[in-house]
Amino acid sequence: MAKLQKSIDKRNALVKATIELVNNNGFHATPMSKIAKMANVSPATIYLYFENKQDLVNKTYIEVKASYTEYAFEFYDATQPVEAAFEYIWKRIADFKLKECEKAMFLAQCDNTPMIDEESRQEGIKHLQPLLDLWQRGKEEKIIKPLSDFILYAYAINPLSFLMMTQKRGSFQLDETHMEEAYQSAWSSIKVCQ
Amino acid sequence: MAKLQKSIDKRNALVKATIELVNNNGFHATPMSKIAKMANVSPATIYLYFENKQDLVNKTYIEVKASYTEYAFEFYDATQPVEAAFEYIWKRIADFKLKECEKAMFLAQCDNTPMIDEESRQEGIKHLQPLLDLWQRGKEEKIIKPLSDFILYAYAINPLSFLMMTQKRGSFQLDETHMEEAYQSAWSSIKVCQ
DNA sequence: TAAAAAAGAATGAACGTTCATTTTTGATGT
DNA sequence: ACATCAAAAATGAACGTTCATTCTTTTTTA
Repeated sequence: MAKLQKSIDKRNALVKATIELVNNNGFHATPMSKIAKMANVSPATIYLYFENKQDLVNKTYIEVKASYTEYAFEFYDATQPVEAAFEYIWKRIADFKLKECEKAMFLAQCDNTPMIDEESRQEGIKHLQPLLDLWQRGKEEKIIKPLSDFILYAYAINPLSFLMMTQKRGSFQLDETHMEEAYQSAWSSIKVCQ
Repeated sequence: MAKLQKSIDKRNALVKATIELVNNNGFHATPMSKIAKMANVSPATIYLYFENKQDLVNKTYIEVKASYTEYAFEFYDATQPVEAAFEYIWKRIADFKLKECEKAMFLAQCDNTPMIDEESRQEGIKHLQPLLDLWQRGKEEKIIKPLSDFILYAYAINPLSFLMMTQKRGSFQLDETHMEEAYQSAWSSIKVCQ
């Protein structure tokens, strides 16, 4: 038990260090030796937990993506009316991007970079289904525009990544007011205009 | 004259090779030797045109960003009504992202990565002023929501980057119909609802 | 006490950059 | 028109470093 516990801690420390270092320096400028140092581990130890550097970053990506969608859909009630359900998910995602800024930044970098293997990328997309189901229902009820899921995602969700990035760069503060404005813009862009 | 011409050609070839290789492999996995090979040049020659690898990628970023905004505002008539003016700029940007896909992908990667020096990043933002002016006018005329420029950009422009990325990954085709739908979503998200 | 986990040092390859040399260029004099 | 030549441009090989990964030894575990 003690053994297993210790192992999980080390693994987590490695994943955490990877996120932080890749965020600050990019994949190309984070040597395994630095990841090891930040996780208080010998470089050789990394290879007890991961096959190689690519495997480490792939697995980190998948785990972070999973924690993102888990957070988004925790306590989600799919029986609510469409608008309320969308607002709930949207605000959970926004919350995640604010509170787990490191993780969100890491995902943004992975999603705009050839850093991650295509297979791991596919793996990461899987867990978004509840949102797609909601959109489907919204379209059937003529509440949401009959658009491709990609377009809906591009306008309703993805702008949050840009805003988070901008905030991280310091030129912009994503406070409560801005958050509500952003939500209204998101909803405006996908709802059927009455 | 012939000398200068030749030099510009080589420089352009280097920039082009950088864009293509960084798009496909990322900054970390594109050695100078490969850039040289693709540009039909010796590795040492790169250092006649650029200080080092970082300088090469910084300058490439600035040039590509400039060509992006030049394209966006070419033939732009700032005296048009707000909605028409916005539609013009939006469609020029969309056009650029489709026709100059390589350049647009390169920008997306740079903008979500610590690949580029902060100074060069700042340099790249400068040329967006006509769009910000238009938004200012739109707000004064109560046609555009009174939101921060960052939020307006996040909803009106940035989704195009996501859609282009998605298209590049092959899961989605950004054709004429989708383009018009995307434009309507963009405009919906920032216009004042009547 | 034997097996698993971890460590630090070693290895070999790859890379950014520089160096010494060659090639090209274009102005000059004939 | 052409030959000359110094400066500029370009090159391939070499250098020194860094890095991912492995090897051997030590420590921990149960």
